[in-house]
Amino acid sequence: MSDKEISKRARRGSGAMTLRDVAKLAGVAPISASRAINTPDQVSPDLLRKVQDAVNRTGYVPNRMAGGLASSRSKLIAAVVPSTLMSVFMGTIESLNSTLFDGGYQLMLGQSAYSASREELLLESIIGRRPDGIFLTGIMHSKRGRTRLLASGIPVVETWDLTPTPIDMLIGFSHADIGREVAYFLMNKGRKRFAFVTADDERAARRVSAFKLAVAEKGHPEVFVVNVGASRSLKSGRESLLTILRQAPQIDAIFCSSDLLALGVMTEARVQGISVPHSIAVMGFGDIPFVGDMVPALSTVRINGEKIGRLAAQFLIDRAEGKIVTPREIDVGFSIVERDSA
Amino acid sequence: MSDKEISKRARRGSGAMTLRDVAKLAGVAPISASRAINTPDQVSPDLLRKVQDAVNRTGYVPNRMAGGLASSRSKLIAAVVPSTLMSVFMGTIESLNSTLFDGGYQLMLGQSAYSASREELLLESIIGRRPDGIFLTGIMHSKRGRTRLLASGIPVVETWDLTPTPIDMLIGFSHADIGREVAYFLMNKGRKRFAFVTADDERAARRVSAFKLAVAEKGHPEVFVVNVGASRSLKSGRESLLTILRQAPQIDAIFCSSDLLALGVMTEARVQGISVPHSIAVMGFGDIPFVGDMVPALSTVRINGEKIGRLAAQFLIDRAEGKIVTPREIDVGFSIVERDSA
DNA sequence: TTGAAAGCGCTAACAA
DNA sequence: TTGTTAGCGCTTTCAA
Repeated sequence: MSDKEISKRARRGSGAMTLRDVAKLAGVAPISASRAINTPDQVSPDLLRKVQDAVNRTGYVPNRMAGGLASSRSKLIAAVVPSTLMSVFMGTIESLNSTLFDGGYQLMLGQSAYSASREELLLESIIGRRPDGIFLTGIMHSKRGRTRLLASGIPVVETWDLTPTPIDMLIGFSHADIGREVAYFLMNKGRKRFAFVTADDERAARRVSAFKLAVAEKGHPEVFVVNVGASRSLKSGRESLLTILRQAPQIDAIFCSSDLLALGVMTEARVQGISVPHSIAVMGFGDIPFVGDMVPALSTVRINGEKIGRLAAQFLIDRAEGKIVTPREIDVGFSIVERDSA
Repeated sequence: MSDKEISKRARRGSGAMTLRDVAKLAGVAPISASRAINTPDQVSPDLLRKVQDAVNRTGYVPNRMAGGLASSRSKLIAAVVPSTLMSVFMGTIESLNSTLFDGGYQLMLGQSAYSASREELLLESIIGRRPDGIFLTGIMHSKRGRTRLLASGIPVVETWDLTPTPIDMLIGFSHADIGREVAYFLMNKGRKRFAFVTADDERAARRVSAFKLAVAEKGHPEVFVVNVGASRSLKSGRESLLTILRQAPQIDAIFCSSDLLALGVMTEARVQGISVPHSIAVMGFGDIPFVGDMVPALSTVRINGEKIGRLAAQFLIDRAEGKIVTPREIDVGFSIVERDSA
């Protein structure tokens, strides 16, 4: 052991290679090694070679915590989803993560659907990491949450919805428009007596309201609403159809708040010998990958979730790099996918 | 502006509140504020109150990058999944994330399924964050990858599989056992002519091998294998049944490498007027939440993915806290769920 | 129980 | 183009 080492007090760190080690080995200053690694076209070929050499020989991997601390740029983006089990959002997370990764960013994932108290903690733990951006599934409604996010100064993008008062950036679509357009779509097919099967979900509730309104405006009977609570399962869809048959047997079209519920309705219809779409038309929401290949193929509402993820990543990266993002609000719209079930 | 501020050079930092600000406001030393926040039972009630007060008044959120750098403990766990779209794994990620969060850890999520070159980069970017642990979906087969992980010294847990040579910790089950047991199960039902519909997947391939072997040992005809490549869609399942009917019409049982493929097979069977399970028995793999409520209800292999996630989180946390983890390998097994389709 | 000093490993700012 | 210096915001170590 050299006396330089001995004269120092015991090292605290993790024992991993540091930039200093690399620099020493290359015979250059640490900052030069840093530049060779991070901005290679700002150094001479000679220096670059020496440093690359030292990196290869040591297996050095830069410590991004230290880099982030020094530069105030963490290269981390946080995303909040209600739950990773809700597959509608996973296409968005997939493209978000993928776009971020190509831009040199990493994704931290938080789940909010457990409880309001945990959402509060989640936000705190996210802000504590000083991410360069925050992706939110949905709109942040809680006043405290909005205040905290605003106070943190971290760029935020809210998604999967529209609001006149976004915290910062916004990429979504109008749930009210969907409710209305689906109502028109079904009424144009000659349907007159409607049911709506919905999970407890604030965005779905807005689709319901607009759907009811459009139906009422045309003078049709009131929409029969079945609320399945928190359960978004296929089974709830099956049970809902039974409820409908029992309490409102004259229904001729059912709009569901998710594809899975719609699949449940169709499954039970088959069991009960009810023809879809002849006797009852069924519409889903989400267009999860396989519903178009079922029999009958499910008619549904498609959201371009992949696009939401990609655009959100781009927004966040641009902001992190100090660019001015414009526009700051994008309506990605939706499309009604007409297949066999309606 | 006070002259204290003027005398300093321009601040570099992010401008957010720091521990120093809080300490100054509370009239204590920074380290005391730190202790009040992190280990409140090591300080006097008086100090605690003063600091809590200052925190509330400033909205201070500790900077975990700085904390992590100083303590060499990031409180970050990285997880690698092939893709967030593969819903079998999402239950595991859900419970992993949830357990980690309750332990004060955060999850970074990386997707590996894009390309080998990206997997290399992914690993590098993960190690650069100095996570306290790494969760891997599957076994790390690449020699380079294993070496890097080992060299990093970061605790690793490999999952969803077994291997005699894990990098570190291991939580999984035997794919060969599944192939064999499902073969026995179907043969016990009197089935004799088998097909296997499989996606390109190294773990599925091991189920196929064991399945073939068990069938051959009983003297039944060779298993007819349909490989659908990278496509795990329901549609591929439908096409596979058509292939089977064309090329091996005498088949009376089909084991699929995923529930979605099995659903496709069942869908096409219905279209073709083939009775399941009477003419053909169908088995899936994964037991994704809704397949038990379809008609016919899908018989399948269930993996307790939630348990894998929970145990993995516990392993990783224990190791991060310096505890000795024992055992370091867990076989969570599997169960054959007998429903209507087989 | 509290505090002073010294870093963790890196980069911004400035200088040569 | 390269280097020196001084932190980033926190925690460890050591001392009172």
